[in-house]
Amino acid sequence: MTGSCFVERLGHYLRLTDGEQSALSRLEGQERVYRRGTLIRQEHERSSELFVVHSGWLLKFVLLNDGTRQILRLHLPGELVGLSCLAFPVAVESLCAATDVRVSVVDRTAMWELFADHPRLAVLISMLEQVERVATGDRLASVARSKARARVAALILDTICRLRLINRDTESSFVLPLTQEEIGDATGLTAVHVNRMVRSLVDDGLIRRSGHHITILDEPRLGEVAGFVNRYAAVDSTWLPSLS
Amino acid sequence: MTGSCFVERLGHYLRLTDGEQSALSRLEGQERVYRRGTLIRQEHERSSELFVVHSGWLLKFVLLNDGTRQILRLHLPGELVGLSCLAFPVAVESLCAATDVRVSVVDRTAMWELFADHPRLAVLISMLEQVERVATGDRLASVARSKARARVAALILDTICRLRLINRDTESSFVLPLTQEEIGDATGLTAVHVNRMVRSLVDDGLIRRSGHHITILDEPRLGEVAGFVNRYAAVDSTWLPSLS
DNA sequence: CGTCCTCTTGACGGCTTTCAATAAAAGTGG
DNA sequence: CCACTTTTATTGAAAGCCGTCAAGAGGACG
Repeated sequence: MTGSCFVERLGHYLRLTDGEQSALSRLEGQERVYRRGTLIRQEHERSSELFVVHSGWLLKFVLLNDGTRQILRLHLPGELVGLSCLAFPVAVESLCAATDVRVSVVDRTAMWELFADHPRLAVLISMLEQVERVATGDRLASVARSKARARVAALILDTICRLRLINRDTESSFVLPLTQEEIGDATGLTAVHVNRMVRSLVDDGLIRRSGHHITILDEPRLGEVAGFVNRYAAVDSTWLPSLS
Repeated sequence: MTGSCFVERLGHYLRLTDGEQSALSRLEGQERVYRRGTLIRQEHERSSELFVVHSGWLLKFVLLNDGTRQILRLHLPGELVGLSCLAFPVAVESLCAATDVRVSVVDRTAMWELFADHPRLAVLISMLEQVERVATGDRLASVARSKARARVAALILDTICRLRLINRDTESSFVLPLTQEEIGDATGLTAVHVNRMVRSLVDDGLIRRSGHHITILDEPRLGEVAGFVNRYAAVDSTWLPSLS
């Protein structure tokens, strides 16, 4: 047991050697705890820190010049957040705690050393960044080209598919700890319209909801409504050379 | 002179050693030429190929279940396209030639060897992928949260800023070889509405246009309209260790 | 010279936002 | 544990932005 859900997550994709495991465990530094709503990092702030999410959810977002917020990504436990600091000395995205969270801090130079010493991990981390990039592209397509109802449905499906990667016994029920305004900021809608679309999904028997607890009643039909494709299931790391 | 604009581009960020230069030159395989409009790679196709763009522009896109197309990214000369094949055995994005193009093919396993032998290049390539990911996030924010006029303005500014990275003497005039339908597919608009928005930008004296030739007349104001931030100017690679 | 693609413009309709008001829930301090 | 405040959820009505439909003009290409 390493105790880090990041190492555990990488282990899903690759059988890690002892050297790789210990390098990963040295990667994570100081642990921090934030309460729901805390702004962890602000755009334009000088920073070369990455975070590993241990528990809780993070929101990654940008603010537009008219003051509106665009949530770019929900980050769940086990994820590495903030690789953009490889390219930018100044934060290009803000981070805030969607729930109470525990994270640990990773320094940029530690990432560099990991890349230098463990190329398999470098490729694996790059792979997972690609998955995130592709998912962001899917969200772009969803926001740009589909209707409000479909976007909300897509967010729900994307989220549950990712939760299933973490917790294999997630069925079709989960807690979405976002306010309707946050769902709107993620999908490019107003809170008011999110409310109407959720109601519409409930009325059509696609989902059930009580508070923030959501149950998917008809996943195939919801997927059809959303135009959703589960990219996460298609990831393949078996081509990487085995070292064990 | 290496002859590859990809190597040249990396050289802007890092003083490459001889070993790195020769590894990069071995990376690029067979060269191919495509005519404007050619579908180079289709989503769902089995593929483990990457491309380096030598001349011309590529369009990366996905098709939605209602048949509409979302253009995710324009790829300009010097760019490495298709790193998603690290994570996915099957193409997750389609590629097509926006103009006549020359590309060379890079195999996935060659990328693996590059990562294994040259960690600085691994980090540098990861950096540039981060820049693309951040730019896609900006486009998501633009499409989700700003009006049609602002989205078109943002596309124009993003494009010219990237052209300036390639060609330092680009002033405020360039050729945008996209049809209005393609601009619409990139910004989440219909061709009809793109036409109206371009006219509006012209009428307001922000740009001039004749055919596909665009001149920016008032860049600060256009940036204000678009809510545009030039991420490309903020990239910093000086923290990477020097080897030369 | 004809065909096809792209550009252009107008009118109409629908989806989403905005504005407003109330109810419900959650957080705070006594 | 309760009173109070703040945040979040909910619903209705009106306005606005953009899509859809339609028709014609201009250009590229065979």
